[in-house]
Amino acid sequence: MKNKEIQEQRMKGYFMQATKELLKGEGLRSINVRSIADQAGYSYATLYNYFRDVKELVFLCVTDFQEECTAEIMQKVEKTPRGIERIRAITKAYIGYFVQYPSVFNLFFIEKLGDLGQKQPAASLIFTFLDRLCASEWEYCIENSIIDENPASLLKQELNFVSCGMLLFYMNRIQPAGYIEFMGMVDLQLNSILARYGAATT
Amino acid sequence: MKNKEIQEQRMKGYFMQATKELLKGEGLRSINVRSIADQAGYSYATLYNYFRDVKELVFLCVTDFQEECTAEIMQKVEKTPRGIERIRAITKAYIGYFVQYPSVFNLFFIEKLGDLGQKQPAASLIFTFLDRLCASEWEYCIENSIIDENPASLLKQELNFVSCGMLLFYMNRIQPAGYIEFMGMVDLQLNSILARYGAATT
DNA sequence: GTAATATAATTAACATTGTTAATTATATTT
DNA sequence: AAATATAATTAACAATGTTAATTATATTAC
Repeated sequence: MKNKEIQEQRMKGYFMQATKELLKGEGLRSINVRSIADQAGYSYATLYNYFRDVKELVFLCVTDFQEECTAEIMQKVEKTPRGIERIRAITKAYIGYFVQYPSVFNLFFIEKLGDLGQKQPAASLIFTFLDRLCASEWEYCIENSIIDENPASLLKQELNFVSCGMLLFYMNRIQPAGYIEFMGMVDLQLNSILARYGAATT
Repeated sequence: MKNKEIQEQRMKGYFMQATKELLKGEGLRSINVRSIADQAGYSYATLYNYFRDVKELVFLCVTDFQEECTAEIMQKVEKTPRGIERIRAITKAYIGYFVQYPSVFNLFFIEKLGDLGQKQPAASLIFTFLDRLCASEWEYCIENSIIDENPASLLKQELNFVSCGMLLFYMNRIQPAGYIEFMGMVDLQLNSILARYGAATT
């Protein structure tokens, strides 16, 4: 009975595709069980044959978006010199991705994941995302004695928190007001945090 | 016609009191127009005679909570030596307040304020809250040449973002898992950020 | 190949919440 | 005390998530 599984995966894929399209297009507030089903070309009740509820469906998109985001970032920074400077570039691109797709930011960081859910995997996937993006660069830095392991792990966290904090204020509170100011502030913060380990201050 | 105004304020007060009680008790997800009205001892439709919608009501609680939070923090840090060390203590107490009242955190940082709202005042009230809490201490530091004005303003922002980022992960993603670990991490981060300006590393 | 049965998909229905309209109760004014 | 204005309540509607009942489709047995 392999067919059944294939078909089930296909159906799930249709709904997930629809959800992702809506998220990136109309945004998170356009998402509801009827609009997703519409987009997928099915009735809203059909969705419940494949997902426990709408939250499960939406959170299955997280890994998809992470892959897409990873690809976009890696392609963007491939020419940046390795080490601290590339960490800076990755972090900036990471922030840039979420600015580009605000509803992905909401999905990752704001939306409560299932209150009764065994969704810890998703949580930790999100928490460690930036770390994973930068992992090989941190290794590189430690191997080349650019930074010690101990301050590095603090710094990792700090970048994670600062990035997320800046995004939160910008997205949710429109603070600072415009994109240019925001990215300027991002530069200042990243420079200030990474400067003492020798990132160029472009 | 002063009476009318007094009565109107009183009615608003009842609904706000009810909202705050629910928020601090059952949490933000127990809040809806019917439960608020119940708690206030009125019908749900009465609410609309005093507030445009439920969002307006909820966001009027922001300033109330800020006052309460300010009082709690100031009382807590009054014995801490002035300067960087007190900034650290204030920031830690600020974080502590939100851990104590998660739904106030949600209200301040997560909840979308009126999408069509002229609610910028509320947004900037939130954005600048930590700055205002620390304002006199930053002044003290600058006057006593503990830190220059320029790095100080970067550091202010950084504290704001890091605090908010840590809270976001802890509240929304339960990361790190427990209160003890979380507060330990808070200490590490604050120390690392403030250390170079002479905060004691308790 | 067709009848019986299992599976999937759809429509109907219900619950919750925010909001507005219609109605009733209360207060104010003449 | 009657007429009117104001405030409060109930009724009603719309949007959304979810489940139950029904219909359509596919699979299997003969």
